[in-house]
Amino acid sequence: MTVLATSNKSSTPNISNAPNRPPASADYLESLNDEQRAAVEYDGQRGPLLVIAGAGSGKTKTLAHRVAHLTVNGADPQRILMLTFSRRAAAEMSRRVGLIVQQAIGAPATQRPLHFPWAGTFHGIGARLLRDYAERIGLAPSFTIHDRADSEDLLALVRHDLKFSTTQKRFPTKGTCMTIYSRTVNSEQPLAEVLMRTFPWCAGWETELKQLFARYVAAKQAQNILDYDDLLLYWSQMAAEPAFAAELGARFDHVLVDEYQDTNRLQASILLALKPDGRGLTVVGDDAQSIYSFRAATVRNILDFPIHFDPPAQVTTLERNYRSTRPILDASNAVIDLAKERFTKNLWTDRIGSAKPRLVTVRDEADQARYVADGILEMRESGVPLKAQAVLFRTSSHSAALELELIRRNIPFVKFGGLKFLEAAHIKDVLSALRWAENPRDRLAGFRVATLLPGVGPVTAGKLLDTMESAANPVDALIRFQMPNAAAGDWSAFVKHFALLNRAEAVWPGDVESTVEWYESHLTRRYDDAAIRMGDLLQLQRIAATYATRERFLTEITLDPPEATSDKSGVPHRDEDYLILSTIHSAKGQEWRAVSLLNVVDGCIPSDMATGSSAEIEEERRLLYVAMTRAKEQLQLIVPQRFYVHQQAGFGDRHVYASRSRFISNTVAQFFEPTEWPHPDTAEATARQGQRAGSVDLAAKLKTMWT
DNA sequence: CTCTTGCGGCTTTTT
DNA sequence: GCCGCAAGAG
Repeated sequence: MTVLATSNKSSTPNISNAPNRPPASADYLESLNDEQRAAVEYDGQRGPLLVIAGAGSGKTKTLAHRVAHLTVNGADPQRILMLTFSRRAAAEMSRRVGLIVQQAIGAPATQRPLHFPWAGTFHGIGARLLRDYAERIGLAPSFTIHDRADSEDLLALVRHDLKFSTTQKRFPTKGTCMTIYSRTVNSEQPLAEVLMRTFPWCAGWETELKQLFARYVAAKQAQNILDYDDLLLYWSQMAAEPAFAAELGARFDHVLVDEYQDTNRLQASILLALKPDGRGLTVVGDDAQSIYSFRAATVRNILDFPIHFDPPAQVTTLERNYRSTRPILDASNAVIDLAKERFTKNLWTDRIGSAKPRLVTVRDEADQARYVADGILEMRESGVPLKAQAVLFRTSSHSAALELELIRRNIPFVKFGGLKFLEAAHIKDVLSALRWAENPRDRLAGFRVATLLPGVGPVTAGKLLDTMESAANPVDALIRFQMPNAAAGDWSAFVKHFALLNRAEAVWPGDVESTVEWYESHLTRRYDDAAIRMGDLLQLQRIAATYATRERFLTEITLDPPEATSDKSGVPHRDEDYLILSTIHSAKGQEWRAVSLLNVVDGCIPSDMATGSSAEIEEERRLLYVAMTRAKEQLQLIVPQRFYVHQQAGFGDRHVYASRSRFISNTVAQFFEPTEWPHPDTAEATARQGQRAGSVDLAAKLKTMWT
């Protein structure tokens, strides 16, 4: 491996006392193994680099060291683009790079840490670039960003205008339409193909959908709105324009992408447009952990990456796992071994450990909750803090019973994934008011705010928005608008507030405070639980205070909504100890000493929503693999024998008898310690056993009725 | 026109 | 067990 000279453009390093070449003893590289070191030191000018990094193989460490290494060798942090999956991952990466660089150059810990301004998600970086270039690509720089729910609502309006909402045969719902639209954009495939492959039951609506999407795009443009997909789409289109391609590409000397297995075609196009020959491009990922195909991610991106370039990308594989004990890794490998198609080899570790992971059978979800809560407390007694423990599940609602149990026992927890803070109606109301002030052409925001006022319904709101749309100055038009008398009082209060939000120099975060103040009377009028909701609004104010401007706040909050919810108990203080509950998707990239996985039964993993195609089932298998490989020391999979389902096709709510997930075959089960809870020899359990035997008898008896 | 009440339909994962 | 939409009253 050659020791490289990095950026040939060698702009001035941004760190005050960075040397121009590596320090004589590159101590900071010594903690790396050979493969990691090869990845860190690879000379990006020779061509692109692909790092296949198995779970727990030090992927983040390697990436961070690579960035640090580039920096120490003179690369300018302002010219390094780091694309990670979530903003949280980006922050973690920056933090670690800073530490490594500091160590490498022997800077005092007091020195201000390095800042990498271009670290973030594809969507977040896209939003920033588009704002920069807005005027040159025909966008107003004050564009607002719609989240998924907003996009669906706008699509529904368009759908209604086109009278598709009242067709004879049922037209796909707004959610389905949005999903189809999004997949078409993100997969860069023609609509017909997407329909045929993924939504065959909607194939008959192709013409109407085309019409719908055309109108949707026009509506977004008229209202100065971008949706999530636009952030990538506009970026990609801009980068494909010869006039911009060179300029954009030259803006960054190095482009590094984490979790590459979860990117889609559109994102791959962006990378290719930025770095057509792949020089300076590094992507890291693990095909065995690809779990976002519902967002049009394709594992082909990572598999075909090398051959996109000439010469092909350098491939380095990290197979040594530093996270989990041997028995946990063996069980995880056994699960992924049964996958249809695989490209990475099995991970290995020398972290010995004697305890096999447990496969725990419990009666039902209530027992599952009790069992898990017991175990968590026991674990804490033995010195494992709550924060080092996590409970994972496939679907957000799977943790409901456990949450109740935790509250009952006063065990603090924070939940990741599932319902978002931002989806609550009162939060959306306040945000809409702010967003409307930011972008008065945003009809959706305006509609929401206007109909909030008593006496203003859809018709009046529509008239107001029409008037504003045709006016040269929409804000003036709003102020002059004649409301029906019934709404006059509330309207003039709002107009006063709206004028305040639109005064020349914005007051931030004062604008949120005054908006909440304005909103308060509506809150108490509309909701019985206004006090609780007010708490959320105060929380929103605290979040808002951490952003410099209204525009930054609105952008960031839609692109990176606060993901943790702990609504019932209030957000635990940061230093407090609390348990982590998380969907498997949100657990990506994290690790804990002890992990419990709930509902390891067919119908949950794999989810019965995802048993249509073998590709879907394979993804569910990888999901289980991702969940299991989060554990460092202790892992248990819980199998309730009975669980509650909500509204399964036609039958209403009911209990069903579940069977162990199909991914835990008998062969795989041998890697686990089978456990029963409650333990069969306790008196209580005996009683329960008796009950269960009774039901089995009855079933047998019923069967004999027909023989 | 707006507000209220009742029914029907639906629910994975997330930027 | 809940949310969004449709129809009827004020």
